[in-house]
Amino acid sequence: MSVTDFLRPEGWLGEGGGPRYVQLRRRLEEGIAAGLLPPESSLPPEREIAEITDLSRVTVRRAIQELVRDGLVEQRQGSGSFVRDPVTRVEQSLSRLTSFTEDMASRGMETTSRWLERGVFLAAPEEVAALGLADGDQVARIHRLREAGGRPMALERATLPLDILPNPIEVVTSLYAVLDRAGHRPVRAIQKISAINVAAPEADLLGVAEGAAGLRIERTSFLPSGRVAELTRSLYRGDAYDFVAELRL
Amino acid sequence: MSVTDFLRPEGWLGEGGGPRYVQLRRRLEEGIAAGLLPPESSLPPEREIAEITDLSRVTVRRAIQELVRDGLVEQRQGSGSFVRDPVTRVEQSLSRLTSFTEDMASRGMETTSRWLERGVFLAAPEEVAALGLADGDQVARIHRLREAGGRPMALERATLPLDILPNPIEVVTSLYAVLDRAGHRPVRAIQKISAINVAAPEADLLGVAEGAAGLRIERTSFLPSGRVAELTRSLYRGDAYDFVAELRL
DNA sequence: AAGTGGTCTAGACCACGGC
DNA sequence: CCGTGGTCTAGACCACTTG
Repeated sequence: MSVTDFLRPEGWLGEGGGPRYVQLRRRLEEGIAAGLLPPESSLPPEREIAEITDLSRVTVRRAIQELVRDGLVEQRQGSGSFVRDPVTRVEQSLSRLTSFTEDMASRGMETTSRWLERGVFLAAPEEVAALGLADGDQVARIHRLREAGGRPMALERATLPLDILPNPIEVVTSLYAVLDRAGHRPVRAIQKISAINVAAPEADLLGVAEGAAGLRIERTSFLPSGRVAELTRSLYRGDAYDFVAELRL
Repeated sequence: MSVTDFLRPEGWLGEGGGPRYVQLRRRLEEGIAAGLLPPESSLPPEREIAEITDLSRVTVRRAIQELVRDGLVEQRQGSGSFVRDPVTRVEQSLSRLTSFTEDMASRGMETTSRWLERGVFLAAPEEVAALGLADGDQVARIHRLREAGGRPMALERATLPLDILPNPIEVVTSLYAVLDRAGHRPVRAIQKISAINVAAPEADLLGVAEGAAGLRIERTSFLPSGRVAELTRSLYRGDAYDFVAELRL
């Protein structure tokens, strides 16, 4: 059955099913789930869906928007709307302090970084407090988009005292590897995890829709001496990550 | 300055600032942040905002929708749009296995449950596998909306083998208290945490907008013997929860 | 140049809440 | 009853991608 036939309104678009944009979204979801619209395939143009279903384009757009927000469909201006290949989810431990690079390597995935900021900066007040510095101190800051297997996975922004990471440019892939070599590898960390809707600029970098769910993680890590070594704020793609924790009484 | 004056387009609505719905959203956010639109106060009606700003109502709605999705504004049909009181966030440990009820009690918050399902049911295939049961076995199932301080916080759906919780109706507040009395309190659990956009029916129960970010948690907990005691799937409000984990090398 | 998604408008009617 | 948000339409123009 062709996609066009599948979308003809007879049989599924009616009174009882709630708003029409919800019914259309459901119909499209069914088509994707059934394999009629396989990954990478394109949806009919919005105007064409509107004509087939006898809905207005605004209503069609609203239905598709929800699919985009939920990560099932990707829209490219000037090009079309496409069914997304479902991302293979990655699990990350919340009990063991691991490095992103090493973690991915153990899964056989290559990691790359797209640098957004890497250098020495004046510490922000928040950083002064968290790292136990003095006002006016400088810090090393590393801000990057982390990719694994060619896919953007997370935004990461780490700040460290300058004596722990004197030369941030040295960090090419693994921050923890550099710290290790300098004898400054953290041994303990506290992480705070929350869920947020990803804002436009971050969504762009991560390759997800604005408003998609993401995991915001704030990590403070410590040296054996108890001193704070690192303050990192990350934003992980919600569709790509599961965090796993082990709890005890 | 009145809200009406604040929204007059002169001075903030222009060419360079991107789409107009983005500019309007920004303007409204500023008004909320500045205290001009305090919590609980109502926004002007959509039609009025449209008139003041000289935008169409569709554009105004789009701007407000984004505020709703991000939890800053709440809309009540027939009534109006209101600035939300920011929720005080609650932190929950990811290292210690605690009970929701006891956890909240230690913060001085009363908890209540709205029951969605509580009784004995035929185990679903997924439950059979996770709990180590046989096909056709029955399970105790507890599905509820958990509230703390009068606010909905999380949806929780727990499944247990019948010999561990023979009489689910006994559970009035704390499941773990009941298990404790029966000598079946779990001592260890594995949790998988992910971020999702909350779908319509769940959003309704949790009092958040459809598409708002939520934390989905799947917990499998174990008795001292190593046997699986409980399989729980929860959905926490992203705007109300921070999970805190401690990591070690 | 043609086709696609992105933004925007003016106007209509419905559903719900409160007076 | 009236005012509110919720849904929907037909049509326009812009921005971008692709052949």
